[in-house]
Amino acid sequence: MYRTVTCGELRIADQNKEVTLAGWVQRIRKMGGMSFVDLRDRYGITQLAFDEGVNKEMFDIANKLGREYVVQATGIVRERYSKNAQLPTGDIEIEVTKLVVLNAAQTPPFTIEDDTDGGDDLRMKYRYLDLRRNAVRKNLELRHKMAFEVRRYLDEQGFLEVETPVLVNSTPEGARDFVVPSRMNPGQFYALPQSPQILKQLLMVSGFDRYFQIVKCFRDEDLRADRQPEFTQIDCEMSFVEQEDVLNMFEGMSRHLFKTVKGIDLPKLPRMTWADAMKYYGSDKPDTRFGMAFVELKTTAVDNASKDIVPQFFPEGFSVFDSANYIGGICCSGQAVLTRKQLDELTDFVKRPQIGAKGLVYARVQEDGTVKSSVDKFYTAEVLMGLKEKMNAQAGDLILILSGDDAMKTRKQLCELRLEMGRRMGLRDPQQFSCLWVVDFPMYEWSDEEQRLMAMHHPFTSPKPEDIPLLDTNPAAVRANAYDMVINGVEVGGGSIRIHDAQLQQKVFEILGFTPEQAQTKFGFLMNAFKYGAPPHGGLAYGLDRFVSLFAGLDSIRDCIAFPKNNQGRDVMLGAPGVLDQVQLDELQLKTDLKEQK
RNA sequence: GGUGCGGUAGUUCAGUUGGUUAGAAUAUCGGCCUGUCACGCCGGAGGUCGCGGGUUCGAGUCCCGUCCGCACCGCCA
Repeated sequence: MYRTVTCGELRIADQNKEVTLAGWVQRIRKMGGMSFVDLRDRYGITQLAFDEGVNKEMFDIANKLGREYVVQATGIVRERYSKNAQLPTGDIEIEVTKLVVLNAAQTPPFTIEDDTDGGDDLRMKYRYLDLRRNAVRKNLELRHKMAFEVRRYLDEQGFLEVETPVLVNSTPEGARDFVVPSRMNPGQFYALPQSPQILKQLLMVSGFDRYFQIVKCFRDEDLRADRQPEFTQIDCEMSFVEQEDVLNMFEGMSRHLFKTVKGIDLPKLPRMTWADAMKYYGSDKPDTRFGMAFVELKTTAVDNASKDIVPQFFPEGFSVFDSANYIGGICCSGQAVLTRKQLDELTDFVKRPQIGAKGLVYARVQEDGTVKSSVDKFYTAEVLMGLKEKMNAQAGDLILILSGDDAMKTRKQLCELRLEMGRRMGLRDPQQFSCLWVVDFPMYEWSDEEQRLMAMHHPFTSPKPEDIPLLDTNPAAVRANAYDMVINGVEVGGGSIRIHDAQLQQKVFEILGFTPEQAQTKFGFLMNAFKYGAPPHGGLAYGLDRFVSLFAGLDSIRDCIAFPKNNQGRDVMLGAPGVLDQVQLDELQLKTDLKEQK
């Protein structure tokens, strides 16, 4: 046995006990005739004390230790002469009688401390050292706790965890697949699942009326701070449920997680229609930690987000507004103090290519209640006072207005501006949580690239019963029984009630542009299954990585993943992906002559 | 595929209009120090300035190309 106690558990009550600890040398402090060694494991730090006058032999061994040496120390627990209130073990130290170096260590390339001096790149290359740091280890402990509580809750609710295969088939629609060549079937490929969607629906047909799985999913698309090519879903499906049942069940799961993991009593989740989310926040995942909802000053056309035309608030005069199809504004409380320079910065911000606004109109409500704006020369003081009223602005507030030809695009630009202002105003506190359901998503969205309708959620989503007649007349207006859970502007989960009727499913495939033959080839097994008694069913999937990173207050999901990939999809520690030996290529009958490709 | 920012000591960074021997902090090594816990003090060592080319009397600095990292757009049912 290498140890009798961990480095985090000894207290003053343990004094005079003989103990053995093992761990890594965090730091050594040499005072001359004495030395102190901080011994670290994942439970904490315990100080080892060495006194030349008490034990010269131990003292000499200790002075040769280096950072991150793995050592085993046996000794007596003593009360400290000078205590350290910062450490749980700060009242005691070990008077070491036996010290064994289990393994020496090279000096690590960065310091193993909470505030490391290592950059992201280096930390990823030496991730096994990075994971020794408290900050990263705590994220993985949090992840474990959340996954554990998910299993506890779902188990209590009668859910069965069923494993589904990872080597499956490529599916049209959705993300690009990762593929795996089949050695025994030359020229043929497996695909890794983007989600176990179809398999869990088949489990419903099989009668497993409450299924879940904490499962890796794979999408071969470009990475982001919140997107990895392999990520973990909490994948769930239920039979004999309506949307309301699913929402209640998983609102309960979220409440359970907030309570058990964060100690927070989550209030009843508000629900917002997708149309309202777009209309008031320009996003299907609004950050509702703060207000600043859009006020529409003009919409010339009806779309999925605006069912009514809003006449232009401004009189004729400013050509940019006169010709716009959409004008919308936000009111930023107390922000009239922004300088001209800061407003120019904001203008540059919205004009960045990623956002693409043409310009930014602002109006300050001054302390005397009058309005000073960048469009003063186009409008009378009365118009601007009316704007103040329309925007519900008070003295000291700043009104920001964007306009454009395309209402949806302009709303998205205004969304970016709102989030940026929220950030600057300190309204996006990672320790505050605002959680809601976004419901009534459209079934389809138009793809300019493919010149056809695409499923907004996925092709197995059922339309709202009252909108089914629209499938024939105006499919773009059909709403789906689909819903997302949004926390602090992050889509943590989403799902839908599925189609369980083969004929309706066939019709949806048709609208998506599949011929009956294509539908039969790709999804025939599903539609066949539906002929053998498919129950009404639906479910949802959470992104575990995103959920954990929200709870951890992280901007990126990478630090709650043990071994994440970088922007290029590489694991810089493993050096993956890598090239294959010719022998392997030959076995797979893959012709990949890189020289030829170049 | 695109946009922006970055790449200088083991590490994190600074480096002025292009000008002599490229600095700081930290880590590391040596010395001193018996109550430290971000110990302290003294001293030393440590640099293909990402890579290639160009402009120039002279390039870390300017230009072109390229590679790498991060953030974002496209993409992500």
